[in-house]
Amino acid sequence: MSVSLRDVAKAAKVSVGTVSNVLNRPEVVAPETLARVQGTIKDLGFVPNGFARHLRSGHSRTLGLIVPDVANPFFTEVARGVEDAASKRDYAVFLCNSDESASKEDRYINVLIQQQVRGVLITPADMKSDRLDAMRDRGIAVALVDREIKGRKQCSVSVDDVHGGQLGIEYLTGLGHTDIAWVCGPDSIPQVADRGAGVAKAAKFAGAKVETIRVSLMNTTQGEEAAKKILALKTIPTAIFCANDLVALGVMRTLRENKFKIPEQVSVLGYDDIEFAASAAVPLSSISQPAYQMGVTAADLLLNECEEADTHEHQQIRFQPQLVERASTGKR
Amino acid sequence: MSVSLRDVAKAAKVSVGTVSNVLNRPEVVAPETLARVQGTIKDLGFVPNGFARHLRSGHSRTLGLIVPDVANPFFTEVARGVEDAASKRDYAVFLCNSDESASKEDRYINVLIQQQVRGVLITPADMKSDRLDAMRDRGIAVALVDREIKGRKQCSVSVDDVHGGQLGIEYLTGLGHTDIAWVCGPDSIPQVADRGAGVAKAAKFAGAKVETIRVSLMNTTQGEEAAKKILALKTIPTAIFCANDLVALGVMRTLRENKFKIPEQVSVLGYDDIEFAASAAVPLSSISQPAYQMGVTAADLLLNECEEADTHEHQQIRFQPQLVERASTGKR
DNA sequence: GACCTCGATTGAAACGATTCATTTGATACA
DNA sequence: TGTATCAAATGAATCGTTTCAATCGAGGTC
Repeated sequence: MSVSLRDVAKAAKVSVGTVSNVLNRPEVVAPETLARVQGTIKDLGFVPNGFARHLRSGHSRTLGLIVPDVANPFFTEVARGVEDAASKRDYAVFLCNSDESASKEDRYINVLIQQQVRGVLITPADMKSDRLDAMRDRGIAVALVDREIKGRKQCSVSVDDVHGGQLGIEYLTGLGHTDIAWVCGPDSIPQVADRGAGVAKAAKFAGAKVETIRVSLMNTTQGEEAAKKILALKTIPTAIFCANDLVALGVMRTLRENKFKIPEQVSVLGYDDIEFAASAAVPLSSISQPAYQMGVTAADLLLNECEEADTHEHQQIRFQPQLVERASTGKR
Repeated sequence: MSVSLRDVAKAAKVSVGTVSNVLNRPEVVAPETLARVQGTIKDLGFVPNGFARHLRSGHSRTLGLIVPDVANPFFTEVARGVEDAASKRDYAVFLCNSDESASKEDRYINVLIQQQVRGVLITPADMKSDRLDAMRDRGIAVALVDREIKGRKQCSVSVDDVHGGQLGIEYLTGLGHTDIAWVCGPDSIPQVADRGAGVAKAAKFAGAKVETIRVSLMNTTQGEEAAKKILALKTIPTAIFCANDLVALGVMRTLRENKFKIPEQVSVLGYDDIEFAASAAVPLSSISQPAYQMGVTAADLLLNECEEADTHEHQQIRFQPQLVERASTGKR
């Protein structure tokens, strides 16, 4: 059915070894042979079978990228960075969506092992690292994105989430808010936990009261749910800090439906600074993270590990979040 | 390094054939042998090598999904649908981003062929179908998403883009607008061309004047560029119809920066009805497409073709777009 | 006791590439 | 003419599975 390397060899009247060389080490084959074989390859529409190819050599030119939510623009931005960096080195990227579920993550890790990807970039759903060890044991390079795990067993690119949480609260208390809602997902998500820790720390320092509202998933729909919970509170806080922008957009939508004025009555602060934050009904103030840059950096670290394994040293790169002030926040 | 099936066979004191049967046809092996082998598999942490596995059998349990822009929420929504449907049947999905470039698309098609995916879902960057034929020739099932190509050589799930374009113009002319800008990407993108055809048709019928503003990419940044071009026009149209929501959001942003009142001075209509359209500064009226449903349907069609190839018949499923009226459009 | 049957197991061939030790053939040099 | 050198090409072995024809052995039947 499919054209094989043997067919090409026969058609071009050379050996299989030569065809293989044309593909992988063109410099060792004579110019005219090279041209002739390349010609037949094109004529026959031959595409090497990746399975067979990497069965022998042991690894492919593909990377896996496992993110918790492809629908979140923050992660698609990271993905673009990863892809651009990988493309440059002629690697292809397998994008997988774990939906923040450890079991889906497991499934994808298994698929990626089976597909013999060269390396995996992952934003792990939890702090358990045995799954990562399993991959490393099989010679698959692993690097963490938007996450850091103690122990320096791998490269990682992260943002100081504790600091981001602090930054948000310091900004809000600086505006005079002392009654603040912190809307976040489950603490099993490390980013959430860290940002929460920063929030708690800064709030304690500033003497502000923080009410934690927890939602199951960090998307706009759940943001709307969170807003309803807030509206049911005895005293409605004067500022709402959301663990990501999607949640914040949902919160704002419900607030506006209930005729709340933003920021006059309630300030809303997001996290991630996704592109849509700027064009929201009330342009959303947010804590910005260099998503694209993180993707590029992570891919570069990973590929360095893949291709120069002997000289490679693991690095933990940590970016600092930044406050972006827009219209959704104001003085108390 | 990695545990192989042979190692398992040795450890469990059975033949490689038996271990393979344990994995693939457990019903033919005796219960106690089964248990013993499964035990050693677990003990040794054996994960079958997908390359070798599918080298013989000829196909894997993976699908490819090639979209023109992962950063566009419309496509991530489609992707979610595809993934959910695929997961249910225990397939994994390789998401690839062609960036609307035919050459990047080519590269990914090649990678997917190499990885021997079972099937590919694609929103092709242009109308050339030879690349698709190349995949089919290799026994890879192909289905089209958000696109239909005459000839019924494959399944497709699409939306009636011509009708969508008409719908938009009919709505705007119905509101009294006779001077309209149509902001779109290059006509090489089939969706754009079709929507444009619908626009032209309906405009002719209604006797409205349509000015076409073309941008290179359909994202928010290019939307801002488009708005600048519109502002430079001798007479500024009273309504702007954008070929997708990202562009529309960009247009609105620039318009608002220039103190234009939407919809009082200019009506803006988008296309896709992405989630963020509803929470925009001025909630965006748009032409809605059932993105998630399209993803699910496309994946189901493709998997049906993969698994019941003999009884499979190609289907062209076409959804109808719907107008969603929000605040960004109003009477002339 | 010879002959069948049938479920369980075996082991070698096949899949399609890469790798590498070996062979070929042309050129240079003494 | 004989030999050393070297680039180019060869083809068998190999990777880790699946597949399938062949084998084994326990029961049942006559």
